[in-house]
Amino acid sequence: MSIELKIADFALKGIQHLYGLQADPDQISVQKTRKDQSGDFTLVVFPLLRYSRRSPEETGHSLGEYLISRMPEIGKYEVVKGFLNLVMHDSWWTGFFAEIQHNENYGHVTLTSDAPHILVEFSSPNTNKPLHLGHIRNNLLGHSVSQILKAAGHRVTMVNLVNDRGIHICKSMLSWQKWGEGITPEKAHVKGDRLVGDFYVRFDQEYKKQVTKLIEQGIDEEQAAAQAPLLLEAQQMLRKWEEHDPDVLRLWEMMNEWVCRGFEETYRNLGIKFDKIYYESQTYKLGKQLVSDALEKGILYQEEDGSVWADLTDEGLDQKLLLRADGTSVYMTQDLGTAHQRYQEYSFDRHVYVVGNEQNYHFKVLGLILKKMGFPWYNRLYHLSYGMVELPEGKMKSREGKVVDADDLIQEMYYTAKEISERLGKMDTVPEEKRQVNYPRIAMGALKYYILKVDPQKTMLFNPEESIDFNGNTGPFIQYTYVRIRSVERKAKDSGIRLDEIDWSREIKPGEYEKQLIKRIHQYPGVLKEAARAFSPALIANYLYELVKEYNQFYQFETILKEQDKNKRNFRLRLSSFVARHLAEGMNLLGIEMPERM
RNA sequence: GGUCCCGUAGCUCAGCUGGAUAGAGCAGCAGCCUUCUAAGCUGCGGGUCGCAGGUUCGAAUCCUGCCGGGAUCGCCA
Repeated sequence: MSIELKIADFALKGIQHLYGLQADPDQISVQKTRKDQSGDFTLVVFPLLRYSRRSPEETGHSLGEYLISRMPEIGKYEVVKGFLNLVMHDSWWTGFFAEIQHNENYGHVTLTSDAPHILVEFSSPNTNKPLHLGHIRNNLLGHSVSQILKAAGHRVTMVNLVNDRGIHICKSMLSWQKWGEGITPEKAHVKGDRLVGDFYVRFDQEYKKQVTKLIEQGIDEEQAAAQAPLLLEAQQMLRKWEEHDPDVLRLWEMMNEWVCRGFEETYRNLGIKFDKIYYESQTYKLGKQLVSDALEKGILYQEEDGSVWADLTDEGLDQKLLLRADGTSVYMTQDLGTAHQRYQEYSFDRHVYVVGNEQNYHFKVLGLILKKMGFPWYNRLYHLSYGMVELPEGKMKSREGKVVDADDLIQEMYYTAKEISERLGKMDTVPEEKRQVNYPRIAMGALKYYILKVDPQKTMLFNPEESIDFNGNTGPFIQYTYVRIRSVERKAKDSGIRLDEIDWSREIKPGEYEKQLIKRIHQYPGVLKEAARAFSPALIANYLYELVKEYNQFYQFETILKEQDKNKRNFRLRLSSFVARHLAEGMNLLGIEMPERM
């Protein structure tokens, strides 16, 4: 039982004892004491006045006396207005630290055989253009949330659904056929996804020219857009693809291969892996059977033209198309199908979809239709809806080239990290190959932290003019703290200090900064739990930042290795080592690796 | 127009299921390296928490209505 719960429990007993009343547990609020007040935990007494029928001060004192007499952990108490501040004995804090100091994965819940199984789908790119900053946010979120869920004791399967078919890829294919002159990524020395993306852009340009021409000829805009020869050709190509035309299939396979190899490189740079990759070309027909079954049962209805619809008016929504008149499926049909398939496959307890908030409506409808179809697991689907990444001039638009390309950004971060490192010169004595390990870690640390520290739900702004910071509330700041501790550890080892020399039986009086650190660390299990519940890496990022700030103060004002009292010195060293390991584990949940020097 | 999300310092963001005098970073100014890595630390200035009501002992937080911004309501994905 956590100490907070224990205090709450005794507070309830105290009310019973003092006032003879059974208090509502919801009225008991135990929280961390504010920084500007002395104390460790605070019991808010205002809600308890209804039981005591005394003044806040009197009630606080009575409860304080009660608690201190029953809980040996508590050293003293103080009543300020309606707040009962409890101060724990120093030995309680050091005892807590002594207990956890050797935990390999402090705060992380070990996996049990009956742990809930969570499927996390993320990334899900289209194979017609390279990844951009928006995809980076998606990938980082998906990966980080998966790690957080694992740390919180869940079984996690990370899946990707690559959208490798459809009109968009046909546009790139057609464009390459017309203007590519047989170029390949190898010949062009360009990443495959970039090359295909360029042809996609080319298609759009040529298509727009045709549309403009048609409009000039007096055709109205809508018709022109629908009748431009290029579009008709692309549609023709899609039909051929669906009819398994060998030439089209060959071209399709080749270009998809280019793109996927390009993606793999980007994923590698981002440190992202999947347990399973699905391809839409293999899943796009799923769901039709579900729809026809539901139609037979009268859950869905059919229009005269043969199209099939779900009526969601009883849920306050509209009608939703599930099968076109020609019997082909739409996105929703596929998603119904894949959800069903995955449930058959995994019997997941939860299925998280990391998808932008522009698809809120889609996922709402997806759940409702599954509910309508009678699948009891419909409420196990969860749409982790994240906000868009915007540029100063607004939303990114890939067709207009107003995007921040993922590979470019990664490159740029690398050069910045390298440049700063070289300027500071602290790695001058480090061999080249080790530096080449550290630069990307710092670069990616900056980028990943920058994105993950903001609440997923919120739209975030990225200004390419102001490059991502390496100072302040940043990834490198946290890495730097880690690196400093590692350096102290090396020095300790060099001077023969052994870490097992702490005598815990002797009273260790933690200083202000040490105690603050232990208090912060004590909060971690709760932070992790909340991060897993809310699917929010930002909570982990903020926690780590607070911890690091406090560690740096400690580092600044206290000396570790030069401390004369050996017990104290070793305690500080142990605390530092623990913080370093804890930081590395915490950053790992954000997908960030630690450099050993920087 | 309907539905959903957002609005906190010049800028970028924290602020958990309501709790004490709303916090960081960046930018600006002023200090700190003969001492464990200065990518650090300390201090200063900067706020009608979009506006107005309501609930409450107590509201940035919950409710309602406005204002501003975004998303969505396609036989696109």
